[in-house]
This record gives sequence, C-alpha cells and structure tokens, in this order.
Amino acid sequence: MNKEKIGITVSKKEDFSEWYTQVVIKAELADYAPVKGLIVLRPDGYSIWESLQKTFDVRFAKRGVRNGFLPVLIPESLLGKEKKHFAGFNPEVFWVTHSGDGKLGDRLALRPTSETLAYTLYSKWIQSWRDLPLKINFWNTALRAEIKGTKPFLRTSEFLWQEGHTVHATKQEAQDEVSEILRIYQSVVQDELAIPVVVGVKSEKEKFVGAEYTTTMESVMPDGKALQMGTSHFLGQNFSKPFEVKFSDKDNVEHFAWQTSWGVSWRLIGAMIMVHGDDCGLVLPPRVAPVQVVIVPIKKSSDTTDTIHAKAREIGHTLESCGVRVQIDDRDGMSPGYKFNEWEMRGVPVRIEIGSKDMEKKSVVVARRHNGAKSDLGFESIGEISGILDEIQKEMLKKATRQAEELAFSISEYGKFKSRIREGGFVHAPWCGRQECEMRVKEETGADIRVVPFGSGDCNQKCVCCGEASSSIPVFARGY
RNA sequence: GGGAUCGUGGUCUAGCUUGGUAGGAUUCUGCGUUUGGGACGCAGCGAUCGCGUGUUCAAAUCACGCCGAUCCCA
Repeated sequence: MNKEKIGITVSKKEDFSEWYTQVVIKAELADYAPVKGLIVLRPDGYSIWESLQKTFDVRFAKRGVRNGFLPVLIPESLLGKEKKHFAGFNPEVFWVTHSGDGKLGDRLALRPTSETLAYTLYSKWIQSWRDLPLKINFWNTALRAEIKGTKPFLRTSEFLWQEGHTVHATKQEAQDEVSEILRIYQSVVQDELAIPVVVGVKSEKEKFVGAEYTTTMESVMPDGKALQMGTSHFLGQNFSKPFEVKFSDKDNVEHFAWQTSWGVSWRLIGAMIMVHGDDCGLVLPPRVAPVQVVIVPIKKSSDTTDTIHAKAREIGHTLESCGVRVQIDDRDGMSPGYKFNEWEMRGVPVRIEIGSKDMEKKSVVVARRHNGAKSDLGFESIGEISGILDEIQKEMLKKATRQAEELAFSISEYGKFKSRIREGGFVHAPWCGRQECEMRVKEETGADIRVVPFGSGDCNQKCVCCGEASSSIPVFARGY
C-alpha cells in the first residue's frame, strides 16, 4: 500500500493552489459541474452554507430584516437604468436571447446582482414615510461570467450568496445600517468560521459600481493573497433617483429615499478551507461542522464486540442530547487507521475512539483535529465534549489571528513595499489618496488597495508611491 | 487580454514518437481471515481512450475544430 497516494497528495505549503482544489473535492464539499466555472455543492458543503444562513438570519431578523425571493431574469432595459452600475457589470453578464428556437424581443440578463430589479419593485411598494425603513434580504445565486482563473468557491460563474437591500428616510439611518450590517458580518465570520478580518472602506476605484461608498471586510489567506469576505454599500440616492424610490415625508414633501445593499457569498467557505486546512485535509470550526464528533469503535474478533458498540451508541445518544452533531463509524472491513485518516481529511473536529482498553479504563480517547492532541475522557465526563468543542472553536480563531498577524506588514518605502507585495501579505502603507498612485502601484506590483481600515486616517506620513503627504494608511495586497 | 501544459474504467496511470486485441495499480462487489494510525487472501464487475470532423483497409495513437481542467504573465 502506497501511503502517499491516498488522501491529499501535496502539501499546503508547497503547492497551495493544488492543495486547495484537492481538499474541496476529496473532502466532498463540492465537485465540478459539466460547464466551465460552475460547481456542484455536495451535502457537507451545503450543510456549512445552511449553518451560516441560520446564523445570519437570526442576526438580520434582530435588525428587522426579512427574507424574500426574486426571479433570476432581469430585462435589459431595467439593468441599464443606472448607467455606471450597468457599465461595471456588462462584461460579465450572461444573456438569455431565445425561448426555444424563437428569438426574444428584449434580451434577459441572468442576474449579476439584483439592485435594479429590487428597486423597481420598491418604488411600487413605498409611498409614505410610514413604509420605511424597508429591509429585505434575498438568499439566492448571482451569475457573473468568469472565463479565466476559476476556482471552487472563490471564482465561479454562479455563486450562492445573500443580498440585503434596505431603504431609509434619512441619510444617517441608511449609513448606520451599512455599518451595523458590516459589524454583523465581522462577528459572524469571527465567531462561526474563526477567521479574523480587517474592516474598513474600499477606495473609489474598488468600490461597488453605483455606490457612494463601499465598506468591506478583508482577510489574508495563508498564501499571502487577500480575499474579500463581504461588503456593505451605502448607495445614497444613486438608485432611488433613476428608479424613483420616493416617499412623502411627515410634512407631505416628496423625497428620494436613501438606500443600502450588502452581501456575503460562499467565498466564506473557501476562506475557511484555506485558513484552517492542513496537509491532512480540511479542518472545520466546530460551529459549522456538519459532523462535530465521530465515534470510531475498535473491536477485536476475540472481544465481546457488542459491548463496545453498545457503549459507542450510548455515548452517541448522550452527545446528541447535549446538542452535539455526532456520527458513529461502525463500517466493517476497514481498519481504524483508515477511518482516522478519512475523517481527518473531512475535517471533523473531534474523534472519539473506543476499544477494549477503553472499556477496561472506563474512558474513551478524544482526538482533536485542529492540533492533533489526544487525551482520555472518563465515561462519566462525556458531557464535557460540548466544552471541548467551544474550546477548539476559540483556539482556531486564536491560531488564525496569529497567522494573519504574521502576514501583516507596515511599510513606507517603495522598494521594500514592492518586494513585500511580491512575497505576499497585507501591506499597510501610507497613501496620498490619488487614483494615479493606486493605479501605478497596481501596474508595478499587481497589488490593489483592499481596504482602508477604519481609523487609519490622517497620519502625517508620505505616500509610499509619490512621496506627497498621505491621507490614510490602506492595506495593499494581491487578491483573489 | 497574451502564453504554456494536460484530458485513457470511480481514482492514479502505461501505451502515442513508429496507426493493428487498451495493460497495471488502487477503488468497488462477494466470501473468508483481520481491526489501537491508511490490513490480507481468493474470485469478480467496471473504458464507445473528453467531444466532433477529417486522413486511412484500420485511429487512444496522425491533422483540424470544439469542450473542460491547471499554471504563468498583463
């Protein structure tokens, strides 16, 4: 048996890209679809998405956001109503031009995002200040043609996401909404996926087309590239004017409304894989793991095997009653070692081993996926597993935070800046605020301004690029 | 946007230069022995060689087109 040929065959460090793809496929999160750039989610992958959905729904509901559903086709006339917005998306829009063999009169777009469609309806639904605020979130997919560099979860032509669209009577209220949503995003990503983020504002060049400004959270991946984890946009009145989203205020004067839109996608799953995974495969944060604990009974033919299995089932029930998602692996004809490796590849946070030795000691072996540690746990203390899962969740965030810190740099000299960008990481560098410099940096290093962190303003330094007075210290990095 | 590599049972691959019965390993199925870090024996199933067209008596192999995957550069 060639040990090297089973499981993940490359190391995360040596071939990150190949490693990532293998983990996605072999841990059975997703698979390729027959059309370029599209993937299929398998139950373990979808389960993680559902878990995130549940958490977000609770948080959104607390802010008075309710869920709705929008169709996938948008007529061209609507999509083109806000000019800048349309120009930004046009190159990657899929068009439906036929029904059967007949050509359609107006082309229909497969939604790249739903602003135009949603706001057409909002203008019908809103007349009075009493109709505001209006807050609806849509769980759906968006389609954007990705022709090159496709990657499961990170760059796909269709992706699962949520898009929230809110309408407010005042600018201030809309802006508060934008910040609050970003705050929710940040805490869900940190608490559920154990990934630290940098929050702030996008530059003018990088903001959502059609927005007044875009707030964002960005994370650094272990290969030094940045990943946009979610965005929350202040749309101002840019859409309410062309789409006539108007309301009569208390004084009976008609005003254009103030709007926001915001979204996170299954990219978050990609980030989770990259940040936590290791050479053995996936490592799942307990809070989103479809199976949190796997129990592997180890029998000997000389054993009275029934007692071991009975104990395994009993432990399983105890854990279920504590709210732990548990699975017993009693498959025949597979060695324990094989099972261990398989469950490790699939990222299950905790493995419980129980064999005749454990029966004698009245304890089980508890193995933690994230650090490989093994320890004994008495039969009477099985309930402690919940606490262990919480602990693992915290340790994973801590480890990920340390990892991110090691990939963060502050640099003000352009030569050093360039070489650092080449090696990867988040590079905090002073910037004059002019797009010329931003573009020159992009051209010469391939790095974008990922985020201008909140509170990084006026710092009295010199722009890393042109040497003039800086106005902020953005994070530069190459991105996915 | 430019360049390169690749596609053969579920998976990994041999064969391609020089056209002629697609070979192996693993997985899978059955039976038996096993089981504390990727067990073993025996028997069996499984491939219109990515798709299409062309050349030829004959194409996995040669030519062209397409589809898909990966990597590098902008």
